Amino acid sequence: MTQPKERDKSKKRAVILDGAIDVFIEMGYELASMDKIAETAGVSKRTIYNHFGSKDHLFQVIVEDFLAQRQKLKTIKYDTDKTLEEQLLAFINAEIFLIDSPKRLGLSRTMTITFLNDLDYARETVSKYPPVFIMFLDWLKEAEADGKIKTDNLLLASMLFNSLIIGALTWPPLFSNDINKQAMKPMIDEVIEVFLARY
Amino acid sequence: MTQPKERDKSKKRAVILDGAIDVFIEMGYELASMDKIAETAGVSKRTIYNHFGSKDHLFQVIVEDFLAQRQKLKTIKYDTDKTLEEQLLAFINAEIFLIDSPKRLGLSRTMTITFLNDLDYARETVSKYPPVFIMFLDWLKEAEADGKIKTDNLLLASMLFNSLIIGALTWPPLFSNDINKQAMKPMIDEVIEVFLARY
DNA sequence: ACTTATTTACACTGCACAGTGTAGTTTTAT
DNA sequence: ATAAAACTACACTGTGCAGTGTAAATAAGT
Repeated sequence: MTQPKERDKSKKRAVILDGAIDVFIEMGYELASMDKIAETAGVSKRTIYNHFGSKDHLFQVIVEDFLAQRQKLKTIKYDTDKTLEEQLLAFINAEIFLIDSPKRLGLSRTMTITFLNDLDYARETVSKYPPVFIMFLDWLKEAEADGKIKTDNLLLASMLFNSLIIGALTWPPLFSNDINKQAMKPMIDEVIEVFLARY
Repeated sequence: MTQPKERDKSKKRAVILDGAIDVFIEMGYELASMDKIAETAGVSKRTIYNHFGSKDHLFQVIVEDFLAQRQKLKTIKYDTDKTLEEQLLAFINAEIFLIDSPKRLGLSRTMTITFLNDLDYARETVSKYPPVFIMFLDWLKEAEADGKIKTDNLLLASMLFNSLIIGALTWPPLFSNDINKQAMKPMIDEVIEVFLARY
């Protein structure tokens, strides 16, 4: 009557996720077959289903793990001791995290595709995390209170900064599939300068 | 021995394209079945194949028609008689054309998805049209020669303006699926102001 | 060593869909 | 009116894939 019941499944789970990520990146969600994922992960297909139930759910877990990682980076408090440039760069880096390795870049692309394919799913998923521009908005308020920045409309300024990052830094690599961080430097600096020139 | 040979197929062709566009928008490329397209267009599936050969090619035709339309709007020459604001707005409007009706917005989204799914196809297709920022670059050169604008790096400034448009104006509606042009006005003005504040 | 949770191999179901072949019907230029 | 081009209806092929059932093999906790 002894109960060894609970065993550690986390190892297999991690192996499955690793393989799945590779396949999803390489083929996209639709074309990634569960057989292919099983083969890549070196695991039987049945085991994947035992762990994750469905292809949808497997992907969902990957996406949420990914978004949660980023979330940590985005918690930046206004700091009077640091230059504005430094702090703006920190926000930029939190977004660049999404694309600064081939794996993350690929995952971002695959994720973007599924989001565009199902806007309700996208909204639902993204809504689990604070909107991108909200954390920056808080920062901006304090910077303005500190007299370092001047805006007519905080919200607009906040959205605009975020747009600059997406348009200039996040978006292009999704298409070029290239992440030469060195080459991005001038554009990063320019984004900061543009923002400070206006506000 | 008279030859009536050539008949006018353009009417059916247009009907097919109309139906196909609706279905591609509603379901996305992958989920849009040829049977569904045939039903929506009110045409037999066989006729679609007789006209377009394959689903791929049908979609390709739609995409290229769409991009060609935009191309016309983007041909803007620098004009000393017009304000900078006016002319920048013209460039912005050429991009907003892609998203300022539910149909075009939906098509832009579907197109973006297929581009992200197949980067080589994307590059090939887009390369048939002059890159977005090139036309603006020409404009910028003349504006600078005219002493109205001052940049350190023309190319960077040109890319940045384009990034602003994409990040602030084109990109968000793809996800919100909303095109309230009224609500976009403040952001449009802000984009212009930001650009002029820097350069 | 023993027990049982976990994994595997594999065959199988059911479905959706791209594309084809064909015989007959409709349309249109002359 | 007529002949051929264009179209339709429809059955059919082949394929790829999500997900399941099961019996045997493997692994881990005690």
